[in-house]
Amino acid sequence: QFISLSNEDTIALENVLSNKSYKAGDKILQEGSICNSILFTVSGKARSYFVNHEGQEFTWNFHFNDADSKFENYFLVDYHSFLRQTPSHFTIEALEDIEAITLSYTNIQKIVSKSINLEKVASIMSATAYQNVHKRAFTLLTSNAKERYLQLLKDEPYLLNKFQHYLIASYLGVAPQSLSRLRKEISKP
Amino acid sequence: QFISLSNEDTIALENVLSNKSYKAGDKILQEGSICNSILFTVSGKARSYFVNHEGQEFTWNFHFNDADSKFENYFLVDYHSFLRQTPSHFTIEALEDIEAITLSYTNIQKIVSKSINLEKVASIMSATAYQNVHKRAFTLLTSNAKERYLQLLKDEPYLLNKFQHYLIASYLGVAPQSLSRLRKEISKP
DNA sequence: TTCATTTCTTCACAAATGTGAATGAAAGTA
DNA sequence: TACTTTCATTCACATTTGTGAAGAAATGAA
Repeated sequence: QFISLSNEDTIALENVLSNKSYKAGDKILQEGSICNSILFTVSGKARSYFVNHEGQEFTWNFHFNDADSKFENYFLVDYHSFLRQTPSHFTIEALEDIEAITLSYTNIQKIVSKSINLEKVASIMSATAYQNVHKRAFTLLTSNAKERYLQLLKDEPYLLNKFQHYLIASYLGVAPQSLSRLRKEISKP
Repeated sequence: QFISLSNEDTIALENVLSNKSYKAGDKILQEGSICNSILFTVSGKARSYFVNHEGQEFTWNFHFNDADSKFENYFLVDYHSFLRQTPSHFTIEALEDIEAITLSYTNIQKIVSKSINLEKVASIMSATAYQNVHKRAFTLLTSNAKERYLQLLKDEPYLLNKFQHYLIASYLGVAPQSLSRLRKEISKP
């Protein structure tokens, strides 16, 4: 989608893709372990999250594949962990049964060595990862709960219909009750 | 410091370094413009910040070079903007007169093409940038103002002596009065 | 369907944080 | 030095957000 591949590249790529499925509740990636494949979601929903020292969970992102979803959200991967083969910063958990297409690190390495084109993918992944995390930090630093909720309402309102609100709350960094209050306040102005 | 260079590399590197100085108040990098050099701070203090839609400034990081400073803080650069030659996400401003050593993007390109070793630098820079921004997002999402202040007190307490408190406050994402209150509360338990 | 469980909302109250004003300290300038 | 400006602190009060409990609504299981 981002780059154009030669026929040769396309064939090389197709040869190393495979299918993988997960049951609801499965951990697709564990915080602290190395992310050794990129998974492209075909169906089902997932979320990534991390845990603070008190054991509280904070949703980092949502992952699914449908008409609403942004392209980035198709992927089940910690780009940073994948690209550098370092321990992951978050856990990815299946919220429903999931069908996905997988591309392993070792296989992508093989392809990249044969075809310079695919290196662009790594570059794009790295930039995407950075931009996501930067946007998150910027938003959290510069705006309060109501502003963050309004931004979500503007940028990705469909999340509210697809994911449980206590997960959305932990994504926004507020208590579920606070999200409820904000929703009430904003629906009746 | 991170990587070992051959003699040849070292010479190549030295040939493209030059000195640059700034006056207090100078903008070293402007948000929206492309960061085309890495500056290594020799003396003086600076801060990077961004501005929200209301014109409020938020300190992203502090930059200086002394016994306290972390290695990362020596550099005056938006790694992401530099590496990808894309518009910068923040502004860097000299808080004092600054002496720095500069390495331009074009020059680093020339060196890299001759010596594969230097590519590691880019990789390390990219990882550093990601980790910084990730840590920032994590902290902002998972902890409140007091916890963030305590963490600063633990990780980089020297900042409080070196930089004005209203800048520290904007770094922590709180009002200056709130920082004052936290300091009072925590100094007398 | 009915029952049990989970999630969402609401409320009252507590705690945290923001805000504007006032004061004094510190730093800069003439 | 004296004067001006900027900054840090404090206070009172407003606003925002968190918390625990309760009930309503939704979901899942039998």
